[in-house]
Amino acid sequence: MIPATPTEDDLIAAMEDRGCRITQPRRDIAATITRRRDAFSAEELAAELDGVGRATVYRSLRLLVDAGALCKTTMPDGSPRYSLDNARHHHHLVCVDCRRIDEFRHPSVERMLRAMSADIEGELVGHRLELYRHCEVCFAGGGSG
Amino acid sequence: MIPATPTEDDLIAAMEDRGCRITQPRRDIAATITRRRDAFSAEELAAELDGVGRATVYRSLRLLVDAGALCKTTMPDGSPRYSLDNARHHHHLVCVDCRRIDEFRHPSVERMLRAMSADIEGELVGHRLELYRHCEVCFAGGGSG
DNA sequence: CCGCTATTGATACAAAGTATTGACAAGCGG
DNA sequence: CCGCTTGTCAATACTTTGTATCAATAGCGG
Repeated sequence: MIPATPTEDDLIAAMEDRGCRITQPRRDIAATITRRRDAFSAEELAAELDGVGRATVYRSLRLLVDAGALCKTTMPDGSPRYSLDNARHHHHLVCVDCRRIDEFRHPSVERMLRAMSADIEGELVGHRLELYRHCEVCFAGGGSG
Repeated sequence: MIPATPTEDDLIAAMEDRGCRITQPRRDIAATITRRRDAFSAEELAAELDGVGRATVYRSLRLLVDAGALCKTTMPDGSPRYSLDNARHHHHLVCVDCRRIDEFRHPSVERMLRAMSADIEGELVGHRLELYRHCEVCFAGGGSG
């Protein structure tokens, strides 16, 4: 079962599964998110959704992140961006030039976490891992560096 | 050469090395940071430094982070905290209960990054890794507090 | 269709930081 | 020593990314 990029219906289903009502603003948000393929900021999304309140956009984003349908990724400067969550468990590969966000899964990451888990005191409860790169497009296109 | 916890003079030297003037506010900031042993937020520091402007605190923090004397770590909720930078290259172990921040170095992390580097397209330019845990104290104590 | 209540938009507030501005003070040239 | 230039200062306004409050509305279950 390969989890493809979520559709509008997937996002709506994710919200329904959390026991939420499916309102028009939420439909609009789901549609707008799935229509665009790249990562976006909350304010960008809010700006595209005329008639939907800022607070509603933020509330829905949190809902979708909690439901596992969206990922919230941190850029090198600390600002957040949202992107569709394709895979079960993964980390993010962020292009510092075009800001494209790709997901990746690599056994070495889980191996590393297992090794750490054995070595640290207390109990490991979570982690944050982001890799920053010049993506293949920007790198080929003359990434100055 | 084991880099011990930086002293007030180390912080001042770090700023001097960046070609900055050593002013009284900067001395105060360096002294206050080194006096406390735990991680802190910018606002906490500003509150402790009566007579030093908020903007000056933020400017100095950025200066010290850029100089490599301070680390800026992200808590699970996304809020930042600053702590003294003891080691050359390391990652952070953040207690989600008491918010203590420890540094760690583990070969499995570098190994993981090398493995990733070989497998991803483009050019890896940086990363962010934070591990969240209940530290040994909070874990033993039941986590209350 | 009705009613309960989750949800909404507006707005205020909060946290973290940046940009601007007028004042001051330190270094330099004479 | 004087005055100029420039870095730095405190204060403050603004920006970004959200959260809290609240009266009004609109989904959903019966």
